Amino acid sequence: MSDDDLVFKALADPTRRHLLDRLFVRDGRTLTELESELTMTRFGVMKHLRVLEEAGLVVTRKSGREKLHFLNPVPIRLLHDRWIDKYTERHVSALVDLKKELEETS
Amino acid sequence: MSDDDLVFKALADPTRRHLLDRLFVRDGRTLTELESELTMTRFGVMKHLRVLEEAGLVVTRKSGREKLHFLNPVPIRLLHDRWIDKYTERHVSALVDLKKELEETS
DNA sequence: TTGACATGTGACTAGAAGGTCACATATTGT
DNA sequence: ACAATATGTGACCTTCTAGTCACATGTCAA
Repeated sequence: MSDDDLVFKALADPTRRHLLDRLFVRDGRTLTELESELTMTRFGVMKHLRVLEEAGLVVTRKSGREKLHFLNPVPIRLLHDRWIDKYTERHVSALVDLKKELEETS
Repeated sequence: MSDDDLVFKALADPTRRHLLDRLFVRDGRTLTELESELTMTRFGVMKHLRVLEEAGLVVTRKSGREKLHFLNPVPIRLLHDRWIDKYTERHVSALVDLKKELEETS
């Protein structure tokens, strides 16, 4: 399986995206901590974290019996650059920012 | 199915990403034109285009008996902003650009 | 050292997704 | 009109994936 395929497949699952959301708020979390926020069993969460790690979206560091998980934004940026060039980026990001502002004030 | 789920599911398939790549180079293509570049049958391509359209990654316009397909970068940018804030974006994009430059000169 | 804690592995099952086909509708040009 | 072209629908099968469980290894603290 190719590198980018791993990334996209990893992002395809809502549970895995939720895990990235949690790590986006604060990373360095353990499996047990991440599991406690979900209804799923520990094994399910472990499988998901493994998929994220193999995709490079999450990097880990072992600390004793714990395994700490960190978010890696690089694959996300590469994904972005695949279909949004530097020129288009200005327009799109401006448009998106405007849309967000309008939604906030409403 | 939620909006972002549709987007991520749509991006999960390599054929659909290839279709986006083709539309990134030049959009306004018809189903038949896109099919001619793939080994798959027309029905497979049609299914994929439908998934992309429902996700909002592709917008269409009918012109007589033809249906023209256009790339919409907005969902990609929203995906990006979910895990890369404005501050992190500077570091990550600089890092990615540097990496690309190094790969080009090698 | 021994019990509690944190993580890891392989097998299994139910459901989702990719791809094809027979069949159908709508539009164009001669 | 009519034949060729372009797109659309529903059923079907096969393959992939999410989730669980029994079982196992490694680490900490008293």
